[in-house]
Amino acid sequence: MAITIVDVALKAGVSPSTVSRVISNDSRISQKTSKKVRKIMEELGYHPNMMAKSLVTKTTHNLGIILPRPAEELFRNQFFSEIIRGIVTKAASSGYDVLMTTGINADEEEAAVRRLVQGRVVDGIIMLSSRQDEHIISFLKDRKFPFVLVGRSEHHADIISIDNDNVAAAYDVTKKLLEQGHERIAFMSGPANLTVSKDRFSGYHKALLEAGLPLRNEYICEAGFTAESASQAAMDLMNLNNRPTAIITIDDVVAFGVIRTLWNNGMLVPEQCSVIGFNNTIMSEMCLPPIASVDIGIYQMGMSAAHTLISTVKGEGYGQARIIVPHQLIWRESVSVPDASNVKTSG
Amino acid sequence: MAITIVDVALKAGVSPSTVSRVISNDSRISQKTSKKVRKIMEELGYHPNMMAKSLVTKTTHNLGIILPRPAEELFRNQFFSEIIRGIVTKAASSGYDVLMTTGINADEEEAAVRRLVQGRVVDGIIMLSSRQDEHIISFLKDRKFPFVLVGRSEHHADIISIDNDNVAAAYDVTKKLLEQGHERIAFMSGPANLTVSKDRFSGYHKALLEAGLPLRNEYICEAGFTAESASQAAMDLMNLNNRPTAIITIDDVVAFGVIRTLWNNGMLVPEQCSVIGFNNTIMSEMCLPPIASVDIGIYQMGMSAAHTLISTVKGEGYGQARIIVPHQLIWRESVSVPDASNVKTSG
DNA sequence: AAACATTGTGCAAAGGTTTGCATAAAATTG
DNA sequence: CAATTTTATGCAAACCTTTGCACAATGTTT
Repeated sequence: MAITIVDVALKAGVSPSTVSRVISNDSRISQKTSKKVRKIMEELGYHPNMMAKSLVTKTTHNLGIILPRPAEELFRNQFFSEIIRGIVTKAASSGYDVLMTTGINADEEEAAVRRLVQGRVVDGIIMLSSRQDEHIISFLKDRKFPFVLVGRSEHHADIISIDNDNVAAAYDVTKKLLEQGHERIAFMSGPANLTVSKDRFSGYHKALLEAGLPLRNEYICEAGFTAESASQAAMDLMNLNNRPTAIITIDDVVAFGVIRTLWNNGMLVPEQCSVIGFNNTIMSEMCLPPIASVDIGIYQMGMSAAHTLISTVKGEGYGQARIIVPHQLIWRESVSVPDASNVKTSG
Repeated sequence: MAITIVDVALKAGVSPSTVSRVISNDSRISQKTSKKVRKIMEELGYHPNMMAKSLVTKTTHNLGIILPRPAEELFRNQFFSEIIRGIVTKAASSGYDVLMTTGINADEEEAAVRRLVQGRVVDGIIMLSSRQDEHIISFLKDRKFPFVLVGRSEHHADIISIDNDNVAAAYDVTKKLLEQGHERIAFMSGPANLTVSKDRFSGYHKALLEAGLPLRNEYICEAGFTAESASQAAMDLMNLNNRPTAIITIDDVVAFGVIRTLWNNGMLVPEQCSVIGFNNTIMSEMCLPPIASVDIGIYQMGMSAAHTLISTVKGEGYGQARIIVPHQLIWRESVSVPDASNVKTSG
């Protein structure tokens, strides 16, 4: 049988209430009593039962994370570990633990959320899912349960979200390429239904418009978040009559896939074609050639998500906010000025 | 005010006990009552308060993970996300959530463990730390608190651990290289104090012994878990009079670091030197050339850890076990038969 | 028809805290 | 020194479940 607060109270010759107040540093407790009680707690190795405490305070000091389904590609992506690292670091330093859950399918996922929310297992939730979880968002909103979304919701504006500005990021990349003299720039998107794909496309499109260049359908293609998925799309691009001199991809992994595919087909990056990634993961530095990428501060997003959620849980402001973490172009050797000799190549 | 079990009971015209029994599928409850109660629960949107439940059952259905400190390299390594993926997947499918905690330093880490264990926040713990946590292990053992260690403890034999056989893995790699004709094989270890470093060195040593080859100190060197840390060591090796024809590294990232360093200095892999990594992460496939690696089934280890811990928590056997997940050599282009022309090169 | 076994429910205690309110003791005031 | 304020502590209810035991209502056996 574990030591309880009454064991401590008994031995210290005070009431349980007093012990409780000592623990919570209640100002009404005298120095003397406090010291005495603390000593006994130490002696007995007492530690409060969090379940009992939670039951009465209706607070758990746990933050919930709804993970993308384990089978999803995202999970394997470095995005995942970076954001978790940010969340856990911030949470730990604020006295919170992080509880992760996931579901095999949408139904299970929703059941998990209900369990956490209605079972009062966590004080707040961070939604990490990359898919459309509008249903769950509605659920949380209806109950006014504290949560933040990492990413952006298309249907819900009045929530707290942490995101980078994908439109601006893609715009910046495209513009910089244009400035370097590239005119035939391809865009290799992620799955079309993802917000991130749509947003980045917007930015890309906008930059082209401003430069007075047409949007050419054959330069727009789609890949997953794996290197394999990039292969076919990359070859299709390079087989065009007017093949692009630069390809913007949705992720470093995809950028890598493109580079490898070109290499396997006797083409060099950046000589034959420049390639740009996203997320500035370890891989981008490691590739040969190193991949130019957009650092969207994933770790920062994690910190920010935890920080904002904790504030919300504590009732300190927010309630609605769209927090944007800044991005940064990291130019590396996978990009160069377009090669004049390559301009007229036909496939 | 949330819906409680007594709200349901009142509306259904039964006692709270009955509702509780309906929820737990107690066989004594009649079909009729059960159906009636379930209907009311649905109507009211009732969900049990897990804190209250935990308080009486002394069970939380949470598994705790003690993460390596956020600042540590390991956290960034793909090892991390893979093992988490394994753990969370298995846990979720068995009705458990996963609670992660970490500490900035050893003291905080221990405090976190105490909070989870003595505060009854989790039913069991998975130790993921790569460092010497013998202190914490003792703590858990003393209290007979269910836990499994991912990795191996040097001081504690009578615990449950999930590990791969690093000695055998390194032995197999070395032997295979020997069979291919390599005789000058270097071993680039991780930090010397880690068990994984020691074990792999043993395997390497053993294979050399069996082949009747001497252990040459200049072929043994140390790196961290980053590409940078490999640079100097790699150059030192290649500057030896009798430079190695193959280098076994502690991780794919390190292998990559070696490859890049050689490349930057005008040497090709595998032509000038074969390089082998460990962990078979995405990166190993992605590098140019693709890196031969040892797949130690990290995802499997995660699944296995969760599975074993859950069994233990439920009191189903175990108590002590050393579970070994099998490894597999993945041979890729970073390795080749040693080049005869390179054998006599001097630095 | 009486005695007994079976089945389905309810009562109340227990689990370990926190906290509003009451009260005792000490300090301050007139 | 009595009256009042301040300070420090204790009492007991509340948080929401689960579960051992008692009991009522059926069904079964002689």
